[in-house]
Amino acid sequence: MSKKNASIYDIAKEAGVSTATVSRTINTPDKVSSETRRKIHSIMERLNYSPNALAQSLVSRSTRTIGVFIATVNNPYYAEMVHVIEKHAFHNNYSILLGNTGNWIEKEEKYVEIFVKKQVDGIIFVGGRNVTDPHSHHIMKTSERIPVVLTNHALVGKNIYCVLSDEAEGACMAVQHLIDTGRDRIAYINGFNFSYPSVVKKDSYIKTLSRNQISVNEDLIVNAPKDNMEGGYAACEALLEKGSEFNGIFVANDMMAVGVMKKLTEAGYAIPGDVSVVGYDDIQLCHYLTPSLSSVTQNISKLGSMAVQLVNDVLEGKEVGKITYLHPELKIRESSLPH
Amino acid sequence: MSKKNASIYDIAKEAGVSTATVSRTINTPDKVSSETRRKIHSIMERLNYSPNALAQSLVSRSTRTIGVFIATVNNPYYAEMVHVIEKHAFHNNYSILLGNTGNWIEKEEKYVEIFVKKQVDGIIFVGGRNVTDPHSHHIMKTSERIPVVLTNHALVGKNIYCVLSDEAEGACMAVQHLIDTGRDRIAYINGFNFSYPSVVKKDSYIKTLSRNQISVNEDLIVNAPKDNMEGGYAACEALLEKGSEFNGIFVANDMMAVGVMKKLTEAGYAIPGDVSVVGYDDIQLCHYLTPSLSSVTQNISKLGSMAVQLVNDVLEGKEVGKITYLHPELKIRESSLPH
DNA sequence: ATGAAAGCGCTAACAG
DNA sequence: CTGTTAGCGCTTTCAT
Repeated sequence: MSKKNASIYDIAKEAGVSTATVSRTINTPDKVSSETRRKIHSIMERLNYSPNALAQSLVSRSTRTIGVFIATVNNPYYAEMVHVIEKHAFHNNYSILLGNTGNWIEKEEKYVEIFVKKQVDGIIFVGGRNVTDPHSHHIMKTSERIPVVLTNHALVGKNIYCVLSDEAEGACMAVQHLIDTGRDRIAYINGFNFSYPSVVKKDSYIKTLSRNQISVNEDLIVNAPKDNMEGGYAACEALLEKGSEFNGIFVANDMMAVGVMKKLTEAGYAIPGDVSVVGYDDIQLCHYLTPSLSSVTQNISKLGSMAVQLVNDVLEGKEVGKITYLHPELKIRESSLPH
Repeated sequence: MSKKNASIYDIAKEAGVSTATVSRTINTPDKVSSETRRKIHSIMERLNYSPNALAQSLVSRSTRTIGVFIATVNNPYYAEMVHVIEKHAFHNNYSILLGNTGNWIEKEEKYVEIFVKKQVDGIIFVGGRNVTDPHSHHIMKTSERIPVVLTNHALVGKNIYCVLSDEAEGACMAVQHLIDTGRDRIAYINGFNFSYPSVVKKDSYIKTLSRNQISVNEDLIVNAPKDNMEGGYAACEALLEKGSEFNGIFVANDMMAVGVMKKLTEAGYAIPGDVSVVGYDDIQLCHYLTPSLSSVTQNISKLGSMAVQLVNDVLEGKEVGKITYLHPELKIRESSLPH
């Protein structure tokens, strides 16, 4: 469009030195006499010089950028993850290429290919994945080239690292809490039926009921059509239609829980008077809802920082654990107060 | 770490052709005999070849990546913008480098520099900016090299393009609606005092009151300390402490409105019985709150797609308008029903 | 249809 | 401290 940007060559010519010297004043300033250094700097300034990272990366074999994939930024939980990851990435001098997959595997595959072509130094997949696609071929293939980190999903592979919140433990805490506060007919509203965290939570929900000698009623388990407020609303509607009595609900994530509470309120149920509700993720909103929503928190901050740290450490050749579990915590609020 | 990735040179050697031919089968397949093409393809497959986009970009002078800056992904409004932008970018074969600035100008400046070094094809700044920094030196400087698009902020410059929702109109609609439904003491909870959208809304709020012969009470205008739920809560608290009576509140964004409603509820006010509330942005959550929150919607989808379209069009040399205004719309829900 | 060679912007031996 | 040179992986004339 306009005139070409100044290159290292232009600077060199203008300064009457070689390109090597210019390169040195950028990368190893002390190997250049302060005089020429000053001169070169002033010329750079004047020519509005900016090093071309493409060329640098081409030789250094490192782009200092990490590819990050999430299902959808619209979910505050994911948004917070992106936020934390971005923060730590920046702090460690990485940029992030963001890919929103919408849980659409074909898009993800294409995206991974693009990011690999663009030579990202590593890739982070945020959030649980579909368990029916256990081998995730494109992930395995990618991990042959660069480190891959998964968040809240367990996958084993040569260059694959996982950091996850123990959702079995979290679900157990939630359900046990409902039981301990006098609820004996507890429904479970599941997220996407085949996602790893959903499977784990459902399993834990069932086990916890059993451990407390409460029989599992299949009518009280419903899969939400979508992983958001709308889905929670619809799921709760379905639950009500089935007609089985319940006095507690454990919801696989907070956004769905918002929909659930909306539906319950519309249907005339008092929370927690008639039914007690516990969500999952502990997004900020929980605190501001009326009634405020009890939830299980996953230490997103740690999760995100570890994810970045992992790719960084691997790139630096450090030894790191393949899989790390973090302990969740239950936050009790108004929605699950004993009646 | 592991063995070097296959390059075009390896493929060429293996196939007994020149690198030029390999390059051609990638970019202009029809200029290569179908026989060699097939052979080369199979070798690529076998060697798990992936073109190095750095090298490609170095010669093509285009990276097909756009830098996107936002204040914080945590705000659902911004998250949705990112979502839309990402979607359109992907569709147009761009990737996005995401920078979360937290309204921290020094970070933004550093980030812009990094993205420019990384040769992004264009930059999109999402959301209103600080009006006290009117010339935004780094933006002007950047726009000398690549197209810059601003969303919800007006800035004039050679290679700068803006697309914004008419927030003056939106604020006017909100306030007029409150007046029309019988509210005559209307408070305004402002966002960050110096951000462009806040200034515009406040101005419009005042004008609309005047136009309706309602005097402006400075006690009813409060600047939130933060641009989120917490800030809205605190602002509402401050408002109540001032002691001036009010029966309607216009809040500069929905997240703050959530905090406002929480505080009002805690303080024993009925919504909309005692006080009517209208927010701004129309995030999805509005519908699911109890009571549901009236809000002004900005057609985020259009805003985001236009932003991407603008950088794309400019890069392709098309003529585009420097500034485009979109009309907002008022969504009336329970929180502002007439009493 | 294919190859040779120059060049994109920068770095890194090696030599002085 | 500085210059020369080769090379990172790919594209693109210009020949053939």
